[in-house]
This record gives sequence, C-alpha cells and structure tokens, in this order.
Amino acid sequence: MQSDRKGHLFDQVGVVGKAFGSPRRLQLVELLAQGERTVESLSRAAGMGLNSVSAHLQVLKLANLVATRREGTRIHYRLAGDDVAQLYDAMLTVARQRSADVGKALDAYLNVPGSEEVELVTRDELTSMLKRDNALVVDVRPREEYAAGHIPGARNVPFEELTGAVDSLRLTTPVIAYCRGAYCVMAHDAVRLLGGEGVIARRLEDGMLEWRTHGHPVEVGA
Amino acid sequence: MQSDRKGHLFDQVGVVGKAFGSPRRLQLVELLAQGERTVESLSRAAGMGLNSVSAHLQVLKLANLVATRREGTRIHYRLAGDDVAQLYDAMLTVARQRSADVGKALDAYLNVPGSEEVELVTRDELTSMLKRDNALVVDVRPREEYAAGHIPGARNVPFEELTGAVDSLRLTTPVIAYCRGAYCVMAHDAVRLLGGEGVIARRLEDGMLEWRTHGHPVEVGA
DNA sequence: ACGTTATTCCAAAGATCTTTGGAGGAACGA
DNA sequence: TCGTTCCTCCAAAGATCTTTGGAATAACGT
Repeated sequence: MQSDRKGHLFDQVGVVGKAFGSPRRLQLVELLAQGERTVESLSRAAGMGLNSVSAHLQVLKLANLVATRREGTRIHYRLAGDDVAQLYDAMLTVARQRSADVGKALDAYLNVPGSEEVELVTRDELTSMLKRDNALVVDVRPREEYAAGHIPGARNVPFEELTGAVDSLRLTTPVIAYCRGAYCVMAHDAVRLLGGEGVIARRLEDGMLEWRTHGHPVEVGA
Repeated sequence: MQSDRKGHLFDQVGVVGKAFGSPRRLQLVELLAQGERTVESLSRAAGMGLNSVSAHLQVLKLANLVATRREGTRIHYRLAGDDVAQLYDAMLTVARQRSADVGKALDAYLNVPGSEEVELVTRDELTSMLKRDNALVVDVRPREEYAAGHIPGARNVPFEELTGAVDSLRLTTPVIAYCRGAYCVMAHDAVRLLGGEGVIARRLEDGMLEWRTHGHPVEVGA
C-alpha cells in the first residue's frame, strides 16, 4: 500500500528529526559543529555522563548524522557533512524566530545591562579585510576547538587567557573576535572586555558554525 | 551560571527539534506545507485519531511552528511561516542524503520497475515556459490542497480523475505534472500514466513544497 | 599475555511521549 | 435556549527514551 510505504518514509525521516529532538543531543551537535571530538572530550565539555554521551552518539550515528574515525583507543566523532551543520543552523534560526522564549533568553543572556551593542563585522567584510591583511582576527574558543578548525590566519586566545593578552592585542587594531556561533557568548564578552581596556574591538556576525555553513574557508591545526 | 542559561537555550531549541522528531507530526507538517487544513481534515488525510492529531498540533503550536485561524466552529491550522517549511525541506534533504534507507525506500517507492526515468523540468525552466504560455501545468493533488495554494495558471486534475481527463490533456502538450513535494508519488504516476496513453508529459522537479520554499509565486483559491 | 585506557553494549529504573476515551468549551442554527 | 459540530482538555494505559552502573570489547604498551 501507498500509506504503508509512506509511513515507512516518515519513520526514516523521523529518525533524523528525533536525533535533533533532544536538548542533550543538540548540545553535542553544537560541539561537533566546531570540529572533531572524542567521546570523553564531549562528555567533559557537555558535562554529561560518558555512557550517556555514548548512547546519544549512537542515536546520531544511526541517523547517519555523525561519522567516526578511530585513533588508537580513542574514537573521534564529527558531523557527517556540511548539510548536517546547515540543518542545525536552520533549526537555531527557526527556534530563534519562532520562539519568543529563545529570543528573550538569548537577548537576556547576551546583552549584559549597561553595555551598548557593538557593530558587527559581516562575513564578507571580514573576507575582504583578510585579503588586505587589515585586521587581527581572534578566536576566543578553547584550544581544542580552535585546532579542529578556525578562520584562516586567526589567532587563538581562549577567553580565560584574554586578560593576560590584552597588551599584545593593543598593538594591532582593529581586533575582530569570534567564537562558536550565534549562541556563543564568549565573543560578546571578549569585545566588551577589550573595549573596557581601550582596545578597539568588534565582533564577527554569528560565529564559526555559520562561517563554515556559509562556505567560507577553514584552516585546521594548532 | 552560563551552563544553566545555555542549558535553557538548548531546551528551547529542543522544543523545535522535538516537534520535528515524530513521524506522525512530520506527516502533519507535510500536509500543512501544502496549505491550511482543519483538524478534522488532517485527521482524515493522515489516517490518525482526532484527539491524537489535536495533541500533536498542540505540540507544534507550543513550538510556534503552526498558527491557527478560527472559522465558525472549525479551526484552520497552517505553518507559521516559510522558514518552517524550509526547515522541513532541509530535514528531508538531509534524511535523503544521509540515510541510505530513506534513499532506498524512496527509490523503491518511486521507480516502479519497467519505467524509465523521465526528464525533469526545473523550476526555472517552468517559470520561463509559463511566461511564454508554453505549457499546460497539471496539479494532481486533491482539490483541497490545490485550493490552498498552487502554481499560477495550473489546472487541477486530482490523480484519481486523471484517466478520465486524458483526452482533454492530449490537445495541449507538453503537460507538466507536479504534486506535493519530492516525496509525493502522484506526479510520478501521473507522468507514467499519461505516457502510456501517448501524451507527452514531464514532471516538475520536486513539487509544491519546494516551489514555495524557493520563493516562486503561489496562487490561492479554487 | 597482561594490564590499561577508551568506548560500546546491556539491562533495569525512572522519566517522558503517545494514544485513547470521555468530559468540557466555543460557535452556530433553529 | 437547545442540540449539533468541531475542537481542546484531562487522565490513564501503553509505548518509548534516557540515564546509570556494570560487563564486554578493542587497541595499545610492556
């Protein structure tokens, strides 16, 4: 019957939907969107039990949303393709547009009272700035995520180390900061911190996830 | 704490993900992607209980993915925006690319043995054909879905009535058939049926869903 | 071979989701 | 106002998902 086959199709598509339907798994996808990670590393970063992470990864794997690579006793997970990151991106966009809660939560989270909104640097602007070698791009994510993939030429200054690096950044302005994605607060905080120190700093629109899903070049390695 | 707020964000996004995570709800979204529908109509079309449909619609509503309009005692549901249809579209695409099962199920479903694949008409091709008034576009969906939105100038011939209409289609060729979307088999069957009757017929790539999400014009009404 | 490390598999308890039947509410026409 | 239609709300049973701890597996170094 048609309805049978159709039902089966929806079941299959539902596997993909279901994979995105758990907050925990979304958190894992967000991390994986930054680059490869081992199970243990995901467990630490997401603050969830190892067995639990493994189970969630199996769900993602069953939906073919992630791929694995073995290296010794470790297994590295990564998103299975750009289309997966794009789907995640699309879901964030819809959630943000459709849900007042997400929007409000995000605004409350990002707009610390008393700080005026900084003007963003668009991806295209940054691309042409990079061509003219006309900006210092700072990646404020942890070393691990930077190593997994970053904007070509970007310097990695994890947010925790930013205070100590202020003076070295003072020389080359403007500083363009970025982190994971639209939902990552570290770049906001970084721009605020640098501004407070008198360093001219701006923020890249969104972050690494969107940089990647919009097809811009990515450099890998420490 | 950052992790608390972040967790809350993922919870909110998870509501959207979860809404897409059930095969039944995906089926409802597919129907709604065609246009407005009442609860009872959805129940009939999807072959699921009324209470169940209502419950699923509440889940979609909670995620702000659907909007409602009251008309007398009836309540009409529709997708809350194009971005929702686009997200559904993106999910189908990923499912198709990532899951061999979906691909295989789809192929087995669409490619009836012994029928060669017909050449598709792209959306852009059709657009210019329409400008030159150079094709008869046939919408093979049920009257209800046609009325909710169709390609401007298309003639509605529900698939069940196609056999009786063959002769009236024979005069104006080529015939371009379409139905709901990439997963809708009626357009495939229609082209096959017409071909068997000696009528030159081609199929529009994908269907109404993708026509809409790619920003092409839509005409409403019977 | 053996112990170690990283991960998956398994099973059970707990949490959450889905379906169903029946009651309740809102609009309509007589 | 009453009965009808269409839908939502509620509650309980059944199904499915998630987490957890412990056992099994796979690769590695000694």
